[in-house]
Amino acid sequence: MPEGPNLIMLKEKLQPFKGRQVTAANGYAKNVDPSMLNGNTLSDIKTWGKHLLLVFEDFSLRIHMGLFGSYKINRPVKKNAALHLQFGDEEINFSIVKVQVINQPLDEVYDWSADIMSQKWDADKAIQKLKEKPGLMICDALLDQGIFAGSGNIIKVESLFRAGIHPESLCGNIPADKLKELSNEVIAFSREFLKYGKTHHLGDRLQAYGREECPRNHVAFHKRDTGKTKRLTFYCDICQVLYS
DNA sequence: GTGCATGTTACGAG
DNA sequence: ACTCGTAACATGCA
Repeated sequence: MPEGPNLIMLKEKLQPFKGRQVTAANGYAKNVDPSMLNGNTLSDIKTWGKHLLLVFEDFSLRIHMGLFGSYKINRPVKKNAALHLQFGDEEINFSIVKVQVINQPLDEVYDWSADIMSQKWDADKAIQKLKEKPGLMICDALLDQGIFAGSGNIIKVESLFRAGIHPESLCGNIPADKLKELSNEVIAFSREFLKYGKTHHLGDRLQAYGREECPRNHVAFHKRDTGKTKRLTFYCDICQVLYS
């Protein structure tokens, strides 16, 4: 369930739990003793990229869903959850997630301006980071959570297609205005992802990811693992310019 | 039943 | 020390 927009959806679904007290907690997750949560009030819910942040008075919990992670709200789980949180008569269950306790103020831990879903997103800073890594392939940069926190493989594929940039282009060789265009597409598509994802119509909006042919010229998409990250990339080598 | 996936990290080998 | 390949993760889906 993993890209930035999915985390915003999750945050919205968890709003009813805000201000409520944990009445029971358990789970097999490492790095946390769930019993420490007992009696604590969930004061806020934040996200940074793909991190879900449950804020309690004296600490926060970072929850990362990874690729296989899932959650259930007030619905039965098949097996013991990695983290089960009971709030009176309501409950949240997370499966296959990584949990970490954060004892510092979140503002000291997170640079909100790197989060593509944040109001504080700063495109110029991201572009500066790209320029500082001239040898990095842009397909890898779009998965780098330090640069585009919250971007995943779908956002990568779609924003590269929309900006007309070949995934194996090197950051240092892409013109500044194309980098700006790419950054704009990342943000625009992420908003679209959020809007249509809520109603399960994201698939209708995908122009490249999972498609067989380019919607512009009907040539078959290339479909290969690219970059150091070796993640599946759909691209059209007519529409998408290689800056190598 | 099989295979694949919106992610990340840990580990061993070289 | 660094970088690469691989596995792993108590899932969900087509």
